[in-house]
Amino acid sequence: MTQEELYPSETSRVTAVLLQLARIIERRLEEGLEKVDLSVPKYSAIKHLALAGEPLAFSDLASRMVCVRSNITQLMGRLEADGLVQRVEDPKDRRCVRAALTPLGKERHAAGAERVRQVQAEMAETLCGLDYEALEKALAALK
Amino acid sequence: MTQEELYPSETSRVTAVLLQLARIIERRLEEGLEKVDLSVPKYSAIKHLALAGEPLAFSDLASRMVCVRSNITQLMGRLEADGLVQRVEDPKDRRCVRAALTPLGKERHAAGAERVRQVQAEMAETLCGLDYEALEKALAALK
DNA sequence: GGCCTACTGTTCATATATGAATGACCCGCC
DNA sequence: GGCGGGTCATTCATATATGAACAGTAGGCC
Repeated sequence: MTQEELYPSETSRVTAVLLQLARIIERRLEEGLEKVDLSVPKYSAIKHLALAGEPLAFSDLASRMVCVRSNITQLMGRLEADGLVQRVEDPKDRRCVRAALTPLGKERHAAGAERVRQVQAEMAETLCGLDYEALEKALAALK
Repeated sequence: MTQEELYPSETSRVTAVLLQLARIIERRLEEGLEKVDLSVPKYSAIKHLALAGEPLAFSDLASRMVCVRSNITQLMGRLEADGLVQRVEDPKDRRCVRAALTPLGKERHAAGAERVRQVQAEMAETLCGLDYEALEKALAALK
């Protein structure tokens, strides 16, 4: 998405505000994670691996991250280059490649999680002014 | 950004809902514009050109689209290949390249604008349930 | 046992985004 | 009149995303 105001229409300035708000939140998260040398996609991947507590098949990871498999192939290449993740063969299914967190990967995940917490804490005061129920209702209606 | 739930923290489920909401809105817009062979960035660019009513320097367009100049160089290449935009030299400043809408580009912009209107109309009922003032306040606070 | 279908990860082409480096150019100041 | 600093678009490397095409493998069914 582009970052500017796309929709000047009277009835849907809400749309514009929502998009801008999301963009700013993403930016904050990016900035926070940048401090521990993580991008949002990288953090997301190692977060899923940490939560799962075991190596995950790329396909599985793609489902959890709601993206396409070829995306994971690339991302894993970068994470492996960073030393955060290691490819592991699956003896039971030789089509499968699993992603395993390295010790460094686990550390980095913890560091990233801490940063995310900080960013959220910084925004909490502002965002708690919003009507969570209404937002969730809108989300459900559009989904 | 990745598409899944990144932030399970209690206090900031709001964050997650906002990001998901924005993602869905973006998706709707993409789908609408796809029907007239436009992506969101392409539509954004020709929208700015149409609004300006005159050819714009790439640098100017980059400012308006809140992105980097090299991005515009690429985007303009694609838009030129689509026949929607034409590069125009600026006799007064020979560093400058201006982007001019072709007649096809103007048509396409109108078609895209109509699609955006439709998408917004479809979402209007749902989104009008949100507190616009509160959202804007939050936006201002975070910006 | 062999076939067909379905699934795996990879590769490729493409679109979008950033930022650094480059060469061309403008302008104010001396 | 030229020089230096700032601005212009482009190019390159990189990161992220998609989807089509591919080869290898699993597994059910005859």
